[in-house]
Amino acid sequence: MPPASALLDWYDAHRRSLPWRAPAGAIADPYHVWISEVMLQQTTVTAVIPYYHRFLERFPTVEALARAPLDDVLAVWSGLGYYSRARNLYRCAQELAALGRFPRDVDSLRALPGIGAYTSAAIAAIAFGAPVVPVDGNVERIAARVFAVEAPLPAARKLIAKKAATLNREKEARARPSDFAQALFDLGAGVCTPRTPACMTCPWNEACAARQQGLQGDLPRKAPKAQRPTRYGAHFLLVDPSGRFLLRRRPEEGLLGGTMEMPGAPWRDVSWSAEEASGYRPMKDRSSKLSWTPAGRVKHVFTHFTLFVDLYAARSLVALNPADDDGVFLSGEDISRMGMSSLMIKCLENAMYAMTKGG
DNA sequence: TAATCGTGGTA
DNA sequence: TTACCAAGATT
Repeated sequence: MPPASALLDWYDAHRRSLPWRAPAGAIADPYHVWISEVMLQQTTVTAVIPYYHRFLERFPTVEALARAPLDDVLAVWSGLGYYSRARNLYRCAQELAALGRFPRDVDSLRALPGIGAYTSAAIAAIAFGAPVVPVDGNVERIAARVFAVEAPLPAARKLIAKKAATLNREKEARARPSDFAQALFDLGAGVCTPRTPACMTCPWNEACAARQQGLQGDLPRKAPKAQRPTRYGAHFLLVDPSGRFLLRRRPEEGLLGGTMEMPGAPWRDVSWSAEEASGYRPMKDRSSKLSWTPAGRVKHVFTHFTLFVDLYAARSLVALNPADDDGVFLSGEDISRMGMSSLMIKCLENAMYAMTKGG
């Protein structure tokens, strides 16, 4: 078993200073821990930091978050991805506000929206000093190496988690649950890295079974991933005389849920011809005089598929009244107050550029 | 159990 | 350029 004291000594000397972390020896604010942990799900520290600052400035407390409109939350979240996190964060804020305080134990936290096995343990350990080991990707990797688990992920996940839970058996670890958890994060982020781990500077190198067997760079093993399919869409940028854009809201559930998009054709596995796509032009029976022109193609990579979007643009010389299913005309200022995905921002920018250049 | 769900950085 | 990766949750 690797010595907890060695890890904690290393942490005391090398801990990262991060916006959501309390100073050494202080207790972190559970609200700050919660927001940061949700933002950090499948997201790098570098990407999160500016979002975290803006979020805390706009929503300083649970109460402020709970009484804000959901659109405000999605607006601040725009570009961070996995938008169900923002919706669950909002739902969770309502429940917390009703409760009047933060639950302090893992099981109560685990029952809240958007808080799963990892996040409940992380909040309990970091904000409330519960003697638990939150198992994220870092801890999973560290445990797989320290105990030389050669079975591949994701099948070995439960086994690795079980072994990771034994890392804090010593009293030194259980005396400092918050520091112990964050020490594991920092070790995984800076020393026990996925590729070419820096074993020479690792406080656990002598106890590491993978290193003893020369396997440290090969663990954790991972099952091969299926290749990413390609899908195709077509979207339409319509600009009115005052420079506003026609946008509609995507369904609350599913991909990019609740964010705004340009109207268009559904995404499918074969490309849309211009003729086919024209059937999905907005304002079809409300304005026959619109002149649609091709406005480029955008490539966007999601986790589970690659998307190519054909763009078309038109500028109306007269004010238009869109039908409900066409969407609404919004100014840039309006858009900044609502959620918009990186994909749609990219599409909007490209179509605008193509239209400006073309006419 | 296996899919679904974003994005930007890096080797 | 492709492939992989990041403090996972939900269904």
